[in-house]
Amino acid sequence: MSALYNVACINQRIMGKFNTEDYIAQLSIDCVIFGYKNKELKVLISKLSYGDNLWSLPGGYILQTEGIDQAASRILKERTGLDNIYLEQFRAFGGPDRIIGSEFRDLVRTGLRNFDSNRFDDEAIDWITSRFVCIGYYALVDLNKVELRIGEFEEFLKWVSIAELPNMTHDHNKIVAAAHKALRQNLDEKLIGFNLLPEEFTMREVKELYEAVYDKEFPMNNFQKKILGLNVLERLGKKFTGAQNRAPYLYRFKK
Amino acid sequence: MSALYNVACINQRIMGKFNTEDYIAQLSIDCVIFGYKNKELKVLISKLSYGDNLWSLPGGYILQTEGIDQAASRILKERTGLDNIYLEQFRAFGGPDRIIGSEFRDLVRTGLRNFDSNRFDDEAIDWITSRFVCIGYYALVDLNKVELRIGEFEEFLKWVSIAELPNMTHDHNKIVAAAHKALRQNLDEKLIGFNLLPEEFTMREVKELYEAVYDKEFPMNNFQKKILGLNVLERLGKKFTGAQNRAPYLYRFKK
DNA sequence: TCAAAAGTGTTGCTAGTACACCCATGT
DNA sequence: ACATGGGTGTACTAGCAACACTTTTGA
Repeated sequence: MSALYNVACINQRIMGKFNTEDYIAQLSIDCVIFGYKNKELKVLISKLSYGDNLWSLPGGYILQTEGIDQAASRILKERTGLDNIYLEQFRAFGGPDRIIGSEFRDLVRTGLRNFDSNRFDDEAIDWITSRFVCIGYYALVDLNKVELRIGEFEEFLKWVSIAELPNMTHDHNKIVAAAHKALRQNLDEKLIGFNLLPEEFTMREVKELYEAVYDKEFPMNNFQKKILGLNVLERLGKKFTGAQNRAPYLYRFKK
Repeated sequence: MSALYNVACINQRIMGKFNTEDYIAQLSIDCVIFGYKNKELKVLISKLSYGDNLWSLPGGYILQTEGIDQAASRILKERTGLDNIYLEQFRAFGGPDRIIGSEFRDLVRTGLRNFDSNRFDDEAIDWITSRFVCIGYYALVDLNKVELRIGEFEEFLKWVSIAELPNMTHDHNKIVAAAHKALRQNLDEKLIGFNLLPEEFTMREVKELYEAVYDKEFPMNNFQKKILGLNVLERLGKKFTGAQNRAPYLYRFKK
């Protein structure tokens, strides 16, 4: 791992001034934002500007004046423009692998100073390079409704299939894996999957969503019986696609 | 809530010096330590020295040099003397209700200075009275093996039935409720219940443990079939108690 | 011999799976 | 009419709950 790795990963979080008057130090929030498209479960990741192959989860810090759930909502709104996103805390990460050794920290300091010596005064550098614990949240969004907003130090944001994630900074790959596990555990029980779909959808689309999440096939007939048995969907009209087969029903999640 | 409430709650955490060189600021760990005795699920809580009716969960801070799981283990060992305790992180708590208002904080400051002006210099007071996020862990222990060790500012530690918990400082009652919920979700799936029992036990004891956790009765015959079907217990000898009935088998958890 | 409780066996229900079949749609 | 996939119904199976029964123990 090169020094640049951490420099860029940390820069990405810069939204304003770093100081402990405004934000809690050494504690961050990382968001695993799930979307669904083309029969694939996708995660929103950000390409960082400083380095060829630097990827990271969207994240941020906690204001002294806000709760942690509130902070996660704010961070999500900043990136996606969406309010009222389905959001769940799943775990805090603070393993010893997150503690940066002193030699390595010096490398990062140097990197930051070289990058922008005006912006990064000693105080900011101390703040940024300290050891961080992060609280992981996962979010479920209708990918079509999202209007991505790039952070100051991001080159772009990108939806990537969960099967094709690049190596990410720090332990972010582990965080995604934990989020995916939590999603699998909750999808059935809490009926949250519909947050990933548009307002109206066919039963086949629900099935394919489940198959994407669990990476496993479900027989259509039994799946339909199971979902309808939950009694949470209302049937709307039919969806005529022009295909030479029976038109499937459209459904909507009961509120 | 009186000012004393927070003063005492915070004092309880004092183990050494407070400073950000040694510990992460504004982040604590609270432990819900479960035990089982007399057919009741119990939680270890501490009676604080400064006030008539002040109760709190055992907790502590995170050293800069240790991971959070490691910190939780250390805190547990400090209180119970036990290594290798079954331990699981279940949630972080950082709601806006944990943010202390400035007027109230002044009351706490005054309380701390009056209590021990030598120990609590301005820096320590700032550190202590800042807003805290806490990470909740629950632990399962064999209550008979625990050797309780009182912290500096605790009057005593006490095992209390989960049904008879007193009002505790901050949101500690909520934290216990969340831990209890997590325990219920994991007890069956992860087969962790045996951590609450001694080495050898009868099937009836396992059943009564489950009944205590779920606050619900289980028929003995079906329960026995279910547990034996898991194939995780080995049958030892019989337990002769002198009662005029058939002697039950003793079991041990397979390792 | 009897009461108390341990342990086992049997039956019936329910939820999930596999399979088969009919229905609508556009060419 | 027919190919294509949507939708529904039926039989089978495994897991769970309710009930009945036998066994062991010490008075």
